[in-house]
Amino acid sequence: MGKRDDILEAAEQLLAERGLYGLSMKVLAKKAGIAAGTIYRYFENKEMLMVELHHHVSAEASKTIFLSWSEEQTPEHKHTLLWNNAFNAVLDNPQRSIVIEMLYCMPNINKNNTNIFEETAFAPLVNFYQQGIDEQRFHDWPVPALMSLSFQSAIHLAKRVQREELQIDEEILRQVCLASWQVIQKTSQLNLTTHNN
Amino acid sequence: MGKRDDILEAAEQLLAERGLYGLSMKVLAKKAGIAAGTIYRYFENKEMLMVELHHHVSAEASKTIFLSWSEEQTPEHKHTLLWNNAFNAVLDNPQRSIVIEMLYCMPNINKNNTNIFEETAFAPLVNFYQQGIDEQRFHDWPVPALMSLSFQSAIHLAKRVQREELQIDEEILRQVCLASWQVIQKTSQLNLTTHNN
DNA sequence: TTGACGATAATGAACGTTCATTCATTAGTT
DNA sequence: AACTAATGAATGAACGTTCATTATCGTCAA
Repeated sequence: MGKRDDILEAAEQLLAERGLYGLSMKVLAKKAGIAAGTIYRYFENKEMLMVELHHHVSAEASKTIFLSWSEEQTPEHKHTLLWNNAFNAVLDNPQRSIVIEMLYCMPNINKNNTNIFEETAFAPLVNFYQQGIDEQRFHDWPVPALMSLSFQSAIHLAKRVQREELQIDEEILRQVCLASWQVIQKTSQLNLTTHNN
Repeated sequence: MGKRDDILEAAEQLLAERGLYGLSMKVLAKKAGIAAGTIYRYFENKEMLMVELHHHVSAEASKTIFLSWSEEQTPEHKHTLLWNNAFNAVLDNPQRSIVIEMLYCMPNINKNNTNIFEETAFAPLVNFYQQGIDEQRFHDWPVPALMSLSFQSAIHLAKRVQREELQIDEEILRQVCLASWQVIQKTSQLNLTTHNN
């Protein structure tokens, strides 16, 4: 039961461990505990396997990031939840974040309607920022600009922590998260008015 | 003259356009305008070609990021320069940033002394942040934490702009850059002291 | 200026391997 | 017995790499 998922999980592991060149259908079959031909009962070909793996890991990542998400919470609480969930998602499942990065780098995978899938999987995230803009709590910037300063700092920092095996104190993590929250606030004490150089 | 560079440039283009699977030695040779065997006069094998391409693009990226860099400037001016240089580097040469991302995803390439190369190529960047910490201008956080909020916001935002073909107003860009500067200042008006949830 | 010659650079057909994919056959289930 | 699922050897294409051959270059004697 769930042989399709076995294949996807084996593919995820192989990609993370050995990279794109390490993922051959024969090795994948062995890792999944099946014969090579069986893969083709569940996936049209290797390319479709990759596309569906992309959907799979995106959906899983989305689940993790929105863990304990509730629309009833304050915006700051939501931000802290998203930030910490994202940070922990990378550290708790480094292989997943590596694979997402890999698939993101494949031109043939990210064609056409693929980004549409990602957009819907992470729609609440974009909504969260858009709502803050609409309610004039966040700076009136494009959503990606806000995200690059807040949400993405969690992702990037976690990847660095994971890659370089450096440790970060819980208290500092709290401060970074808080700073990434305050920096997008319109009412923060930051002075962003024009000034001469 | 400069056949080695021709090969590296062709490899960079092919990787950006067709991804890892699109880079075969025969296609690469054709793109570089030489015969397949000739590649092996300049590179031991495909893997070494990738490693040396990684060094090449890292060095080029480093040059771009430190364009007009001067130790005599104020810290804020340095930050603005780095931030804008990084932002423009991605937009001016999107294929390079894509290839860097790709090579970053290859387990066999990022082995052993490869990161050491990257570390030295971008040492002034780390120094800049370390200096700010030492002089108590920046928060006393690990350098990657500071970078994730400031320098990396430029990289990430530029990639989003490039990928999704969205446009960002010059003035907003200035504001994001400034915000990413102020958020790492110890003396910013952000309140990062502990508070109850 | 010419031409001959050794040395270096470049070539691309050929090689062995590995790859994704197929399908006749077998195993399992209803 | 009828049907579905799984197998893995077989297949041809594509891959990285090699190397005998050819082209190019620099030098120097005639």
